[in-house]
Amino acid sequence: MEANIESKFKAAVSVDNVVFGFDNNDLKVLLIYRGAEPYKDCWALPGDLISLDQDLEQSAENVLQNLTGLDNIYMDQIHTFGRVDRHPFGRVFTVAYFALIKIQDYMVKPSSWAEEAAWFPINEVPELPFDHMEILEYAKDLLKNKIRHQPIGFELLPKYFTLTEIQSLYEAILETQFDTRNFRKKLLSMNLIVDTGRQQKEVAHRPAKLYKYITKRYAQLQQIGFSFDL
Amino acid sequence: MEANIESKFKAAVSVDNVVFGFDNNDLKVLLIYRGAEPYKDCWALPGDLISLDQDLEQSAENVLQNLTGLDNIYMDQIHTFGRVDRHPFGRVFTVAYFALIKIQDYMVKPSSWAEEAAWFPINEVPELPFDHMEILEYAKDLLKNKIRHQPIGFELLPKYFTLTEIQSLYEAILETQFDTRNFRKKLLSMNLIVDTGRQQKEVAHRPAKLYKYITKRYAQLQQIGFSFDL
DNA sequence: CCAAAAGTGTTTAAATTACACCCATGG
DNA sequence: CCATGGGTGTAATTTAAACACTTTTGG
Repeated sequence: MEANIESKFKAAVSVDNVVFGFDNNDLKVLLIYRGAEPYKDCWALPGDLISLDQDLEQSAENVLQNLTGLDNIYMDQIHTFGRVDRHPFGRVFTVAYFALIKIQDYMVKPSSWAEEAAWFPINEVPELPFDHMEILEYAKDLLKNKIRHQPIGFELLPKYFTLTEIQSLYEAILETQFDTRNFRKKLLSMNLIVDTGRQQKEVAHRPAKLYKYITKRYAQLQQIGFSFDL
Repeated sequence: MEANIESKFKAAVSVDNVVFGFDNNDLKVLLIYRGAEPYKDCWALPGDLISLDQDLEQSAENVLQNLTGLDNIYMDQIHTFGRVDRHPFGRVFTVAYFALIKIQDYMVKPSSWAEEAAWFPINEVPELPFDHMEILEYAKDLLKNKIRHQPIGFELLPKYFTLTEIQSLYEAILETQFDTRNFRKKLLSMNLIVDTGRQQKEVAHRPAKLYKYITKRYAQLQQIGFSFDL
């Protein structure tokens, strides 16, 4: 046990990010094309070994920023994966994070050893190296659960959105259908979103009203015992 | 980045377990008295550095088994903590787990460098070293959430239990009160527990019926879309 | 017969479900 | 004027909440 404490300080830790976006009625995930070993020339989750002189949370943000240019993003720790043989270079534990972004608002720019960065529809993800597929599955499950109990869906939509958009987002993620009238009734009754008075433009049908999410409201409601549920 | 890959393989990883039990209407947590540096002679969560030749999940079980004698326990990963300065010996990431046990069924035996192991009521926990207090708070929150959405409360009760016992367990953890009739109605309507025909004995009042939890039933119900909620 | 906890049913209010038609715009 | 998606209300059912007294046992 105590005998060889040095032997225990030989692990590395990495961060792997599962970044979700929503576009054209599809849930998408951000992958990078690896330009470095191991698994050079593969699509993979944006992840990297972290340096040991900064806090874990900070590292998670840095890794993402460094590989994709994304900064100041909603991120949440998911789970830590630690199979002995998961990395060919040695013992590497990886802490997985998930992030939600408004695809339209960010230009993703690959940098460092990420040669490309691209959005893949969640059902058209190529084979992934390491245990990245397992991580992705874990993240999808978490997203499904989380989106029903916390108002995080709005992180995936543009600032102004229609009720139809948010409904199809929920339908895409949860893989179900909702009744339009009941869905709207319930969502609006929570008072988390408001009609901005704006409308869609240049659509070949009746233009939809544009709503926005009121961030502050959720915190207020939570304090009086409200719990989000869809 | 790539320059100094060796410098990244100098971290250690530990596991810290938050083991909950329920006894005498109190939620309790298992602590050990540390007989080794750092923080020798302190009460702390049962945790230890892990050796790098086994999988993470396996290590979690081993650490607990090794320090407390507990084996074959319901365990779940909670979160990974990685502040730079959280451990005086170097960069140590800790993966926290939580476990639920039937206090009555296990004799906790301190071993290895754990000099003692004892149950503390959740509101009478002494000062804890490292970031163990933060971990404990995190675990408590998770327990509160989880117990409402998954039938894990039964892990804390003896095999045969009364309806009053399970109600007070829920009340202790969630820090609320439930109406007896409504609580029973709802719980029984889920068909997850059954009357065993047995009764309490030698109590100075009307003896309560003893129920047991049907493990299989939950899996069956989940498949037809049932979701536990209390 | 007293104390202590177990056990049980009904009424009211709230939330959820099911369901079908008219509206506004661009082409 | 046609095609396309946007927008709305009501009735029926289910679920949750409120609430008080009787039963069984040991001492």
